[in-house]
Amino acid sequence: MRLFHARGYDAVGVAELGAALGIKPPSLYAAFGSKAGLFKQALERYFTSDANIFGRALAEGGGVDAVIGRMFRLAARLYPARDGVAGCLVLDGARNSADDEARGLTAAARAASRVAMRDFIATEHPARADDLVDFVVIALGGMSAAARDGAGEASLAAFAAKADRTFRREAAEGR
Amino acid sequence: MRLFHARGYDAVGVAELGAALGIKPPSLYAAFGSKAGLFKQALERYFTSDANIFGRALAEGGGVDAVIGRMFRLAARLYPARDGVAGCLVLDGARNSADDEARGLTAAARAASRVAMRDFIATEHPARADDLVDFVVIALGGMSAAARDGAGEASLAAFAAKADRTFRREAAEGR
DNA sequence: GGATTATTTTAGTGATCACTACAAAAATAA
DNA sequence: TTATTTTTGTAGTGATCACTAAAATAATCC
Repeated sequence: MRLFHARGYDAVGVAELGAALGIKPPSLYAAFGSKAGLFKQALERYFTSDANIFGRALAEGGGVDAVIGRMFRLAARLYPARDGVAGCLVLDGARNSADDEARGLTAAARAASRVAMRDFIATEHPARADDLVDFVVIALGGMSAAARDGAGEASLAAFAAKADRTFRREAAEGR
Repeated sequence: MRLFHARGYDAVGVAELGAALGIKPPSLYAAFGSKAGLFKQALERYFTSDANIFGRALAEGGGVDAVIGRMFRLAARLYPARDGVAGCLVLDGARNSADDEARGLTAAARAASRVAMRDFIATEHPARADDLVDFVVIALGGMSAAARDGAGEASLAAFAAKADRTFRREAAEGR
């Protein structure tokens, strides 16, 4: 999972993935069916891990403003490079991949995340949920990309604070 | 150039690039030296084209607020997918590439753009130029990524408007 | 027009890609 | 303990990758 996250789907070959798991290609195929199957499992593990910032922010409770703000702060803390891994696997793991299946898997994961966030925002802002979730999704995408380009926690935290303020203002205007 | 932009550096091979230019590989190598050399030229042409949103926004004059706002609006208009091409070549063209040289070329282009924007912002906000340009860069990164994921002009324009408002507020606070 | 130079193409190169047939090893059942 | 099933590894497969040596073609010079 870390290899896919660090370098993207296409840049990591099956031989290297097998070596990281301590198995040879046939065993990898026996276990996962294909490279994309392994990627799918990596995405599922990512979703259930501490990297799921929306899930974590939601678990601590609070209103929409609190949860979204917490999520931005979590992104600022978790996205900067650590051991060569930066950003978000779902948002950028299959960026520019030549493999339709891999791109489809991340597209589906992104769509599911967007729906979950939109539905949560709609609990307080039904009329503006689409507009607000778009803002959140695009802002997080920018943070993931920036982290992968080398941005540090300080600059991501400054952006998160601005995004948080903006979200609160935009949400309050729809009341 | 459009192939690199549409699919990313690694997803387009030399044979396909040659076919698009109407030449065979040796001629391509004679002309550009390497695949990365061709990519370098594509980046240079992109920079001098209408896709240079900072250059275009700057050419119309005005203060920092006006230029940055105009740039966000240009991004919202130019980034959505058209003929399979979306987002920004400099920001996302070599994302996840296994080729160090290609990634280095886009990193250098991004750094140069950032410096240019920072210096421009510093003409009115010297104390906050770094903070403000970080916001701009991350926001544009999010817009490019969103466009490549299929976002349309309406949602990018809505984000651009919010980013514009945010930039103006944050800039005004540092006065 | 012939000789020379420049450009382009044909036909590859060695490496890597995702994946697999078959053999070997390990685990399980009788 | 032997037979059967499952798991893993060896040794590939055909395709694609970026790139190139040598041949062919086109352009230029005298």
